[in-house]
Amino acid sequence: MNWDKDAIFKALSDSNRRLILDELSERNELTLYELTARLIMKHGLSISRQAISKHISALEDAGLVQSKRKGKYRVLMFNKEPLTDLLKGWVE
Amino acid sequence: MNWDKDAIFKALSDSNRRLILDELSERNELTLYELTARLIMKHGLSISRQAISKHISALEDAGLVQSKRKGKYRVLMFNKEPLTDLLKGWVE
DNA sequence: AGTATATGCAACCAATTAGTTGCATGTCAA
DNA sequence: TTGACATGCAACTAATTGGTTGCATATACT
Repeated sequence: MNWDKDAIFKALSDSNRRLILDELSERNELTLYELTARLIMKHGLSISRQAISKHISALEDAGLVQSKRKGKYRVLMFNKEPLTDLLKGWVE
Repeated sequence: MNWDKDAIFKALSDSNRRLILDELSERNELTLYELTARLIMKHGLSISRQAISKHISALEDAGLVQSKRKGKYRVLMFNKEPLTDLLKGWVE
């Protein structure tokens, strides 16, 4: 796979998106609603579902989040692949 | 040192800043003018010295660039330290 | 069928940001 | 000390972006 470094770094540049990755990394396969609930409850974020949905789009464009449809739900999964070799050239 | 992840990721989210890191990584201790020249000549960038100066500020805030005064010059150096453990928690 | 739930999409807004231009400061060298 | 060179700083602009609100679509359940 040929990852788009720019999309990856841009996706990682927002703290809310990094928080989303933290959540998905710890507890894989969340729906948008579950994720929203966790971000608001657990992390005290005040943000709408739609805003989080846009963050997910950015993360998907970067390949950092993948999703599959499960009936009425869409479960989100963290994909660490784009992160390997991301810093190559600067650190070993 | 306690690095500011947000500053680091934000600094890395711009392709011109990443290019600056590439240049400084390959050829350490450049002045602002030398760096500007290389970015324009070697990489075909069309950007002003002042714009690059602002990028340097962002990189310095993130700890990724350090500088020391040498008379009338200010030489820039790449500092990879903030990059270690940057992706910790997501990849090993 | 009809309602509730989960998500998708688009227009809009305020704040941030990458860039510019113009001018000021500081240091070396003749 | 005067001129040339390297950098610093501030105001302004256009584009991007994180967020919102409102409405549309899709699937499940009774």
